[in-house]
Amino acid sequence: MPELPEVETVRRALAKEIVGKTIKEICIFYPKIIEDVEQFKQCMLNETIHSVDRRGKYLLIVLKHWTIVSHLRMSGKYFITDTNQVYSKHVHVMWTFHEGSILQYEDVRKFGRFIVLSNKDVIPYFEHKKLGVEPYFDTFSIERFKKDLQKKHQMIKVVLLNQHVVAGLGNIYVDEVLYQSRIHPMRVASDLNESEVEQLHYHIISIIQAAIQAGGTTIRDYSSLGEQGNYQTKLCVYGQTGKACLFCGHTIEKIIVGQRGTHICSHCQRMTN
DNA sequence: CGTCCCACCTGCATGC
DNA sequence: TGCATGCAGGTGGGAC
Repeated sequence: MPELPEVETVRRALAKEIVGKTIKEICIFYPKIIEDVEQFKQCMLNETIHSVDRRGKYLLIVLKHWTIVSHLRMSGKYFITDTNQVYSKHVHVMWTFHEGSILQYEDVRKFGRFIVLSNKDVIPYFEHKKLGVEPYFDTFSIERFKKDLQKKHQMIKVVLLNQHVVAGLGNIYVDEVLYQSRIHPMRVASDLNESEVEQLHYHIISIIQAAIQAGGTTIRDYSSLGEQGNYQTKLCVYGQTGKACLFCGHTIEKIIVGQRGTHICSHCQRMTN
């Protein structure tokens, strides 16, 4: 699933379902995805969900004293059910609330992770990770972005996938942003000119915003909590290999950049001018 | 610090 | 059908 728009969509749905509820029981079927299983159980039992927040692609389930950091990685999903029947054979964690409903965490590939932090350690945790700013107008400064990119002698796609400069972009939205900005993913970040950086900045903010409004992108997917997104119908380049470029009609190609499948129009996105 | 490569897992599409 | 291969919306670690 999850880049920022999908995680944000899950966050909103999860918040509606679980905020104010109190945890009665926790069943863990696959402990490896949890950093400290004992602490995870103890800190949640009989505690009330205060809020569900998000930082980049991380979900934050906030209790009175503790925060559960949940990263969905490639295939993590949440479901709400009204019985304690497991939703699928890939459900690894299940929470029962005193109020009745059940929260289930499913993760086919088992890449997702849970970490418990005391509330005061949440901000330092992300600082230590060097997690970049949220890609919103009021948090993502163009001046700062220009300075950060000048320091990066890496391919721009690699810089945007790495969460240090700006948080939340993944393979889909990076391809979409670079395409709309007419920038080749293998261009070196520090070589981009001022107007190219401005294009990038604008498209990062607007594509992320549009995708959140659409409820995220749903590909090869069942409906995870909150995830009936329809941004997949708005994708212009990701997954469009062999189709015509919307701008010039040239065929969309798939290449490898930084070990990731990458979709481009090689006519609109040039390495050289 | 940047760049590769690999690891973590399972399921699905493709090709023989 | 069976089997091998490659691919998938992510991150973190080790080696050079």
